[in-house]
Amino acid sequence: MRVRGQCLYGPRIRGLTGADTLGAVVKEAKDVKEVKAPKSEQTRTLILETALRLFQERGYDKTTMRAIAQEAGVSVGNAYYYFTNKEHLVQGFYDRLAAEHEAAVQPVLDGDKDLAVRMRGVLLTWLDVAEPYHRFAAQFFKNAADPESPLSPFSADSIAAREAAISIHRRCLAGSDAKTDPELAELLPQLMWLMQMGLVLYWVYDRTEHTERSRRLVERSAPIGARAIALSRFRVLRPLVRQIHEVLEEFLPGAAKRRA
Amino acid sequence: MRVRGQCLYGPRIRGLTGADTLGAVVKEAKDVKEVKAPKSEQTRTLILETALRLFQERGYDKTTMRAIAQEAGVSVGNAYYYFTNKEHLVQGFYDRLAAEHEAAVQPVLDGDKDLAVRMRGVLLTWLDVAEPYHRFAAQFFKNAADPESPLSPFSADSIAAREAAISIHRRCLAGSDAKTDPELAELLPQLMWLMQMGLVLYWVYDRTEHTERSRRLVERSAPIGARAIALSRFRVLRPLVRQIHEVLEEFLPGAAKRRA
DNA sequence: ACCCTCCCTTGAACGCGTTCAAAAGCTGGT
DNA sequence: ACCAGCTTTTGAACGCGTTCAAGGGAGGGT
Repeated sequence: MRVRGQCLYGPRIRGLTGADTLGAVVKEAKDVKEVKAPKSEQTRTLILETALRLFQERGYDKTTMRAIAQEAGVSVGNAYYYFTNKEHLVQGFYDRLAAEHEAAVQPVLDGDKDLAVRMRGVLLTWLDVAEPYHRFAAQFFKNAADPESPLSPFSADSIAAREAAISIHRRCLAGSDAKTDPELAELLPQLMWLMQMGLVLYWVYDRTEHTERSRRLVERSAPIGARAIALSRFRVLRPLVRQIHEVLEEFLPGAAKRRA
Repeated sequence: MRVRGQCLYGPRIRGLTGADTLGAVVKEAKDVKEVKAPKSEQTRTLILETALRLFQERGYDKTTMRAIAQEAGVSVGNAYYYFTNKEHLVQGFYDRLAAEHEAAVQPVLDGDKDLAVRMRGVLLTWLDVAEPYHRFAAQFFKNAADPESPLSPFSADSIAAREAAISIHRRCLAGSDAKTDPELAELLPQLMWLMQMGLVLYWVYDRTEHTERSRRLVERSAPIGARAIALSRFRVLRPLVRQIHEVLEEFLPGAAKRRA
């Protein structure tokens, strides 16, 4: 029985992280003249870049490991030396997408203070950034949904990535003129992230040109989300909101935070 | 390029539905002495039952098409004559699970009139019914999440099954003593179904013994859902609720209903 | 020179889902 | 009996993701 998802980069992968660790042992003789790109790292990057390019060109399913290897000028076995499986190659895409969104969303976070406008901007920006990858993402989605996969947004391996995504929503909320209960400062960004996950779900199913339908969903649902957040301060809703808070803290892994 | 999911049972399959259609043409000579099981239907059933048994015994991934064929005493090609692919075999499991839930949930719908108790009962009953298939379902989940798959709960092929599931929630709500806005009679069961989909999502990720954690989630979230429904009549929430209603009608396929 | 030891690379081979041309039954008509 | 036209059945073959025993190759110690 094989245990998957324990280590993101698999047991064979050495890469930069491993090199740092081993550095102390070997540092005396080697690597003194600051070598920028060790051979193995070059190969690794070459394979990854080739894979992502082919994924985008042909889609995930139609890109075979043999094609990636051939296009990169290496053997199939070599690709498997650096990446435990085909899914693993997608981690690079994840990171890239997250970074692009982080950068592209900055104007929105620096802009209008109306919460509905900000939420709409954050989500539309994500749709813009993700658009070129839509075909690929839709084909890949089933793998990400696999509970066994470390690429699932709910997996333990994804906690860091999820935290980064949630922090965008936290800034979206904090920079708005909406008055919210401080008790909910942690809960609301999580709910906004769940809303984004719902959008992603809708998006991968979206077959319309330019993913117009997903954009319309954002236009319609962002004001709703903003209004719901505004209402969360109301007295009558307090017990409900508090219960939701408790449940999320209990059942969303990694959501619980120590209070200072 | 192949078009998947257009016809649930694939182009080759004849089965009972096809027999009905062709019945008028051939009825004069054949089938007069009410033949219960035509040969092909026997083979089809044999393959299906064998497959479901093996799925439950070994899990979805570990059950190969070759094993199914061998165990059923037919060739691989024959299995593919009746079922377009491995996923297709799972449709039988879907129907079975839905039927079992429908039956098992009846006492709950006839019982207590408190909405929280009823919602809790409906969801816990589903967990009970689904429990034996948990391992299999978790392995299969990634396929069901594939937007291309006709087995996705959001696919056009699943509209009938989804309507059946929603109707359980409709009866759950209607039989309760909760007072609700008649305008929301259609919306709320859909939201309750979405809540159930959320539970299923949590459940397939649930690794605890006896799926205890999912049960606890039901215990905690059923009262929240019931309370949210009770609050939906409040004046302040009216615009929010109405917006949610509109969005769901627009974006949930098949949800729109003609008003008489 | 030589070997030893890692890191890296190879490509044949395995088991899988799936396809398809061909064979084998069956049935009504002659 | 035999044929014609189907439905049903077969199993070899294909392409895929993945594995693994085997083979470089670069550097340090002798």
